[in-house]
Amino acid sequence: MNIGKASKNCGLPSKTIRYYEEIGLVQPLRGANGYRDYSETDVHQLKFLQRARRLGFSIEECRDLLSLYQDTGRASADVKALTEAKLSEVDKKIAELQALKTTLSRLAEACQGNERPDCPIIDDLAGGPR
Amino acid sequence: MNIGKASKNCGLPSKTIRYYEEIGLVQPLRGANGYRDYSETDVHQLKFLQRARRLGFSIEECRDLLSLYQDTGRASADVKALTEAKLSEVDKKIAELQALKTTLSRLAEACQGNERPDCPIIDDLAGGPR
DNA sequence: GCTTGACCTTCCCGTGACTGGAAGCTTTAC
DNA sequence: GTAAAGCTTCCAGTCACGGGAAGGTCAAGC
Repeated sequence: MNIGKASKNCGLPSKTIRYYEEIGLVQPLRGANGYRDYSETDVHQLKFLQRARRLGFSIEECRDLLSLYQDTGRASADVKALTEAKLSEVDKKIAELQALKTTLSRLAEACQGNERPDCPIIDDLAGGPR
Repeated sequence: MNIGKASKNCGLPSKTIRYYEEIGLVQPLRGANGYRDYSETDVHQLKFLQRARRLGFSIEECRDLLSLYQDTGRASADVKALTEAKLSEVDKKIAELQALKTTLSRLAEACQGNERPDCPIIDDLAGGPR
């Protein structure tokens, strides 16, 4: 099938699919007219990539997952390890954002938000008293 | 003072300081030898930028904050609005990451992590039964 | 005066993961 | 027959810098 149909079937924009081919993730056959010709297997792999990316795996991690996916003899431990590493990254990011949220909330609460120029947020940014 | 000293004083790498000049954030004078010459005011503004960036404000938001900082007649409400917008962005990102965490945890728990090839994580990515 | 090394300058390329757009094919629909 | 849709490649841009090359400047030591 052409790239347009493949795009509809896997949920990725054509541009992204071409990009994935360029970096060697999913390489379709070509028709006599030079058009890309995607098999069902190709589309499965594109769907796979779409889900993995949505779960926050990087392209390089996706490449690993895809080769594990294709390797029917893989150990499930390998996949689990990748997932758990990603999980701890997510935890770390959440913690950072929570800290950021605390700081911003404190600043916003301290600020009157009126027409006057006094602003604890600006003062804090300027390095004023904590 | 030269860029190296300014860098030490504000906590930003020289590369970043040059970049901020390039995009019109903080533009120092130049000495006869062509070296950048940072005033105390410049360094204050660089420090301000460093803190705001650390709090997750984008460069364009920093530009706004900086002009509010420089405008001693600003209304604190303007600053508060910017902060609260950023706060709700942070909230949204946290919620997304929490959802992601739930999915990843569920997958990791379902996976035995042994030498056998059965892997619910791969199955899920491949579009298997939910 | 000379050398050494630290510091400064500009310029260009690379990052990650695409996205937009231009110029030019092919195919499809009416 | 023609117009529109869809496909191709290629180039440039995104964001916020970082790395590194090639070359100018400055301060210290001999």
